[in-house]
Amino acid sequence: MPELPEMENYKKLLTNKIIGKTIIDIEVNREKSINTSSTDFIQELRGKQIVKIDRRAKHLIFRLSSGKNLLLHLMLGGWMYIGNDNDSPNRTKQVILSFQDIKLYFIGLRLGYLHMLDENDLVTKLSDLGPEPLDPSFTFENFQDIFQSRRGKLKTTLIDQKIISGIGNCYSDEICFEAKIKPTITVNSLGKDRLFSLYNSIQTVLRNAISLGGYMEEPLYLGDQLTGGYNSHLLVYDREGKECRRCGGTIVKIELSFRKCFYCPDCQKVDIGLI
DNA sequence: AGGGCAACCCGGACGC
DNA sequence: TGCGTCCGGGTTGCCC
Repeated sequence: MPELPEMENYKKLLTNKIIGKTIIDIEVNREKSINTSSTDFIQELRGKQIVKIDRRAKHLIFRLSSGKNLLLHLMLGGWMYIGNDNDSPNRTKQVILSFQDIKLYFIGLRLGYLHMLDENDLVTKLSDLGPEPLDPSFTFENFQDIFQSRRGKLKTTLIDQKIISGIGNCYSDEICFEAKIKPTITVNSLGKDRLFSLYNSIQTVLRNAISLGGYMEEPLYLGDQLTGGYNSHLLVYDREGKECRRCGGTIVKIELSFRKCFYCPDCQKVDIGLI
């Protein structure tokens, strides 16, 4: 599922493709994906330009020349494609934005959405999100303060969007592996050294994933060689029964807070942290 | 505060 | 090929 690195990748690639371009046509094939009537939605978009794309947590924000914003959350299984009707994937497209020379397709929006919001509503909508883990203002001291005041399990805490935003089921496992900490540990049992290791692992894993295009394999456009490049670099996620690339042990899958959780029992032994 | 749990949603995978 | 069934999973909100 798209998490921070995937959305950051989309932001970068889409920025190169569509910034400054005018939306000339809009197709809404699923009313539930949007927050107004199709008629209003189309009217608000037609003739407007996309002047900037921002990312906040797992959301993308398309800034429109009208001053309004399109807020995208892909949720489960949502993805995008940019191209034309000849090369686009043979899938149901919930929303299509057409520019002069290219179309942006929104695919797999089930619980995902594309909402038209003014600045106030946008700020309100995003106000409960925790800090951006890659923002320079998110220091180790911030991280330490947040985690030391918590009592939940490590993985559960990492994916809680109110605590830190942007990390989901895949990268939480990869981060725990990188830090060599078992995801089931309660966070307030982690000492300063392990918290520091965790903080660094968050940075390392997310930055690396971004630079390699994230782990979702569907290309954004014809000839896109970047998107999905991190998939082959995953060390634990979806690797149940496979060999640990660090120690040769076997990756296991457990259920943790109703979620799949993958880790290496040999590398990630710490479940009563004292260090 | 944190855990449990249900609801949301439907394309696509799978079975026959 | 075709039809029916079921699953996945981030987020929200409510309860304890």
